[in-house]
Amino acid sequence: MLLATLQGGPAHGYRIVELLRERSSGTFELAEGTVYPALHRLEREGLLLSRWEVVSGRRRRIYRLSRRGESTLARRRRQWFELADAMKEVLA
Amino acid sequence: MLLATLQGGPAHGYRIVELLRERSSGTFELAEGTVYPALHRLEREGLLLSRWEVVSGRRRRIYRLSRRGESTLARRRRQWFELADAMKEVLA
DNA sequence: GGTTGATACCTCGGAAGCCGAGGTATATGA
DNA sequence: TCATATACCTCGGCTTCCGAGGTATCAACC
Repeated sequence: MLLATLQGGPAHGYRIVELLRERSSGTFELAEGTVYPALHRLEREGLLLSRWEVVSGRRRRIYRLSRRGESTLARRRRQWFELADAMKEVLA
Repeated sequence: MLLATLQGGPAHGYRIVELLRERSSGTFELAEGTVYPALHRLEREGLLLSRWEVVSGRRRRIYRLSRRGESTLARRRRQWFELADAMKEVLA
């Protein structure tokens, strides 16, 4: 979900949480204690790149997808829909 | 998924794993170390009921949905589809 | 008689993820 | 001055997954 949110363009952690809440119509309310460690993990794995920015006195870490992140997102998106289809069969 | 599998009628653990694999066309391959503790958990929570059976020398624990299990399944099924819809938006 | 494979159950412990709680700091508006 | 929003972070408890290991039965084969 974090990777997908960044496909629309770079964003910082706090903003990613907002975008995710908006785009899911309030369904996904990720806690900060979930998101920040997850972003660090994704960067360590080479799927995200980050740079620091200061906007009106406040520092932000801006994340964007790396090339590997993009292809990983594409793969995981396919995996998700496969899982969702299987789930639909199981729940039917 | 375990609750959903049992909606078609009672079954024992080993059989549940098979049914899940069949109904998901091979997508869900749950390990025994996952399933047996999960079934115990669901029974402890009052969502499943079990009885022992012996078929040609082999003992089986047959599980079935309790009334609470049925209503919980209905609720979680709705929650799942809500999540899947939100996910679709996020991935779009 | 012994071996293999399928059936059928179980527990244990490492690894990973979620998130509430707590902490730091800045800008804005009442 | 105080609250609220913005913006980052870590820590530790809790839960779940599952590989590994264990037990036991039955059928088929050599």
